[in-house]
Amino acid sequence: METEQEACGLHEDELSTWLALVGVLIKLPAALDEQLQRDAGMNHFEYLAMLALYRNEGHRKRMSELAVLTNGSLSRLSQVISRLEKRGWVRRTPDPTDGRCTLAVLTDAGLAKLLDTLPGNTEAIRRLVFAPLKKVQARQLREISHRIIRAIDPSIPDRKLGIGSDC
Amino acid sequence: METEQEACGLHEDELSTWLALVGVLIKLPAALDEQLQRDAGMNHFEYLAMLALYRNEGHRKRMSELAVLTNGSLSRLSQVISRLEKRGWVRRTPDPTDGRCTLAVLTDAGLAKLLDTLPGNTEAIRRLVFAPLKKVQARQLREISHRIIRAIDPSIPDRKLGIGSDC
DNA sequence: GAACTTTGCTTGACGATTTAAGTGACCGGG
DNA sequence: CCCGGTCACTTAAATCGTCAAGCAAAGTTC
Repeated sequence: METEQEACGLHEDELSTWLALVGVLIKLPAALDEQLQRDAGMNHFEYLAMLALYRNEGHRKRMSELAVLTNGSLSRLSQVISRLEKRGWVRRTPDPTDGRCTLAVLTDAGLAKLLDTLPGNTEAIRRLVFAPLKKVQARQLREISHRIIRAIDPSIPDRKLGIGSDC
Repeated sequence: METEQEACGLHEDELSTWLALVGVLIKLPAALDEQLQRDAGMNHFEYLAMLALYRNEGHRKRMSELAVLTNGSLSRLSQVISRLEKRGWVRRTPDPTDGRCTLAVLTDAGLAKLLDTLPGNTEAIRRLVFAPLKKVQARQLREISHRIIRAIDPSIPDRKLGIGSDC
């Protein structure tokens, strides 16, 4: 007999795992975006871009490098930086060493805003991800995430995952 | 001394776990959307909506219930169903038992399209999620996902996670 | 050093999503 | 009944993201 699970092409245990993961993929970004939007008037991508600038010497970074760090397209980043510029949190400046490149720089106001926003976001991450997990589960989650990311993009070495890579 | 990690407000091991998870949250939906867009000309939300219809008796479901199953807003679903209607894969019909409600129904063409699309999507999920994980890691992932989802929305009982709940 | 290619970024048109307002259908008390 | 309130859904406007040109600086070839 064909079970419901087979109707999806996944076995029973795979299916329930997959549905749970889909829930996380949809709800966790939404929850974090909502927290940032409510408390700081920015979305998660804008926050990640500012955080990545903050974590670089001179609080600046080339657009193209910043796009990689934030997992976004260059065109998306360009428009986001324009938005952040309008709010006075970031400014653009030409790269003195290569006229083609543009550097995004965190302003003083942007730094203040980021430092103001950080604790709330950190608290949300702790509350939604780490608090409900046992220590060992957090370690398992890291290993699992690494494996999935490598399956999606085998070219990424372990150490080059995200904003932390430059630190 | 203040480490880079503390600058983010997360401890070193939390930070690397978080960055890896962010990578999955961004890249996995993008990879699945890309596969569905390329092979079937639809996005993941449209696919989930059709799959949820398929997995119900009569291949039909009220809009509001379908919205919950697909983790989406009612307005989003309404527009997605309109798109699917234009392609002839779904049709709307009034609920005979309550004039306020609308039932979305999978058409024969929609059923055929879904059955045509299923194997490719299943293969992608297997390749990107289950193949790189050991069996025990897949079980860990399910438990971890459940815990995170409950932290986000404590009102959801374990058995009510996603499309599978009705089967 | 002129012509071509490549690189880095920006822009505009388009599609998708959210938000808020609007439209009927039901429901419950007078 | 019928009138306010709620419910299910739709629609319009604004926002956000992607894709495809476009442009200017840097590099490459002859």
